[in-house]
Amino acid sequence: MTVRARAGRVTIHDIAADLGVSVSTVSRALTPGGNVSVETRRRVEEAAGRLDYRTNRAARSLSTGRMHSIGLIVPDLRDPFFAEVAKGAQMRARSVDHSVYIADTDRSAELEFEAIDMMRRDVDGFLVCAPLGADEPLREHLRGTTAVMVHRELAGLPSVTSDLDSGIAQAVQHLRALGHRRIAHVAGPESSWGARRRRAAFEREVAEADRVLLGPVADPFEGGVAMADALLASGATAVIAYNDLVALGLVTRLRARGVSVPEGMSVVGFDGLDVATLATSLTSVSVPRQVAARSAVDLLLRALEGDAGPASIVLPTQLIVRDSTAPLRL
Amino acid sequence: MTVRARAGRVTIHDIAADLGVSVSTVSRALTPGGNVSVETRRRVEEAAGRLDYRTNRAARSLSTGRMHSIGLIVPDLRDPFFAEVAKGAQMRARSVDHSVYIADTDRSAELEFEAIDMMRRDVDGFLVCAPLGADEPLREHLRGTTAVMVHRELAGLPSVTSDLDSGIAQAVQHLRALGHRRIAHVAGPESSWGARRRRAAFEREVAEADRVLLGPVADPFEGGVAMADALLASGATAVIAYNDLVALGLVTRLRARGVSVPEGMSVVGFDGLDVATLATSLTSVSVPRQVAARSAVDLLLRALEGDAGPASIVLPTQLIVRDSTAPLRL
DNA sequence: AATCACGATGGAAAGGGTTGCATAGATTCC
DNA sequence: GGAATCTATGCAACCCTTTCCATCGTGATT
Repeated sequence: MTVRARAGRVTIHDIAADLGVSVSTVSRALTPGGNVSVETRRRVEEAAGRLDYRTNRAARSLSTGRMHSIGLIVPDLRDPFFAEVAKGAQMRARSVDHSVYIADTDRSAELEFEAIDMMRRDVDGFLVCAPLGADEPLREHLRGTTAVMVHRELAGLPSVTSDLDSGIAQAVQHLRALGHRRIAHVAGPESSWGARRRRAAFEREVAEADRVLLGPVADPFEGGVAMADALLASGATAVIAYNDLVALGLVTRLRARGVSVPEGMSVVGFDGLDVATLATSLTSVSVPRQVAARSAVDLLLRALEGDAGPASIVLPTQLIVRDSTAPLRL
Repeated sequence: MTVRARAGRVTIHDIAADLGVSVSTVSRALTPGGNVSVETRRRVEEAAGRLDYRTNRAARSLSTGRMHSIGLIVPDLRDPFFAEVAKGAQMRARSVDHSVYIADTDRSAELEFEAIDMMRRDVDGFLVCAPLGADEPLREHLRGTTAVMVHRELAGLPSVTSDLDSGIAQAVQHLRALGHRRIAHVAGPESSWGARRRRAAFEREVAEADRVLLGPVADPFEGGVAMADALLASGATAVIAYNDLVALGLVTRLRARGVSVPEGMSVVGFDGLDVATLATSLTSVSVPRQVAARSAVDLLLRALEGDAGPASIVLPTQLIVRDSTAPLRL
């Protein structure tokens, strides 16, 4: 190294010198499982505080092979859903002395794989938020890493998801209780795990005679706008949208067509985003995002401890009734 | 180290052994400025590719003191404005082989300082997106680090901001051109640098006799909702909101009051968020977010090269006229 | 032909922790 | 009381890369 002003950097050697003990003793005193007397530990901790010591993560990583950081793969941070995942993951990780490398893949599978290959050696494991794309290539790129899937299941890997089936069921029940019989679903992209799951749940809940299937839509808001006319023509009196943005698109176009919501059409969103409460007070199935992210961090850390094979967590979803659904008018 | 399965890890030693040269030669061949023959470099690069070598960042950091990573401080990732900053920063950083540690401070100055203290030794420098809070304590905590302020100026530090003054001026001119005379501004929090700046620009652009100052509002959307009645009572026929969310709040309440937008009131937002085009097609002053973040990364990297003292970049803002503004009706 | 300069390379130390092994001192047990 | 056990500590190797310094060969210069 040499040249650089390494000034100010307090190391365990400084602490050792200050206390007249060896560096190994200091190191042990500073690591949770270390074998040192309570008295020594106390003195070391005191000195560390006094000298404002911070462990050098590069040195520790080099020595232990553990990076103390995790990679988070998200398709698009602009999407508030993923932004919240990032927020939750990052806060939890920070609280257990890990940091989060975020890779925004701009919804490209290509960039996704690239990011994984890029980071695989610099992180201990991955949190993978990749709703789109085929299973096999993803699994292939994750081979050899420790990874937890978030909001998607991938056979063989641990995952944290939410109970989409129950969410759909709750929405259907809610609409039925309001007297609706003919119910539509605007499906999301066929390539999305969550979209497929929601559609399947919908088909299970609503008998063929009563259901209307629309979509799939690619761009959520625009797709919702585009589907509104078909929805009106279908004879359905209520609709469950793939997500909140689709719902917002539907509402916008419906109102432009002179159909009021909820009087003329009941609309249920999915995700429970804040944005869905802004212009329209949207009834929506709330999906835990920060909680899911936190759980995923915990799961990953446990997997890194060698604690587990594939384990999975399914978090509850909850229908939040607001003002975009109303009793059927005859 | 020992125990751990360091398997698979290809090091420069492996390349050296493979080629029958020394590790120093390999290292030099792999660093841009290294003094090696073209032929050697070619062979090393070939071997590196063949063996799938990736440099061990921990070891490199330990040796050079450079972390190849930067810390990004944001108040809240759920806010789409900051999410886009994060996205932009992260993508640019990745393209120049740096990674980004994001710290979401949940709008707390306390957590902000804590994050800075926490990360200061693990990153080469900071990108600080901290619109709120006093100058002095922030400057104090950033002392000894290399930092670039983003969307805020802080004397003595380089910054990347956008031309808020021009943005306000464009909005005012637009409204004047539409015939509006009495113009209101709903100000944002007094503790926000950008809010103060916008308000000052507004006061410069609109003479005291013509202007109506409302606010400040704390919570944007709710604040907008709450200010709508005062706006109506003020006699203003047009309003420039502190940001898009405030504008959305205004529009929502105005419409609930039976005042149509833009016929009964012209509303201009600020920031140009996508969300502002969803329910309402909001006229807004667009602020570059990803570009600002990218520039900030570049600026920081240059500062780390020792290239500069405080330099600052001011990016242009641009009024986007949509459907929430209309000619004054007499 | 001897000297110089220079480009390319190798050797080795350094960077800051962690940890296996050895050791010294204290404690326990028969 | 001596041997065995245990605890707390120190020593030193190791993680992987960078970089200073030394070396060696080659071509240029005088």
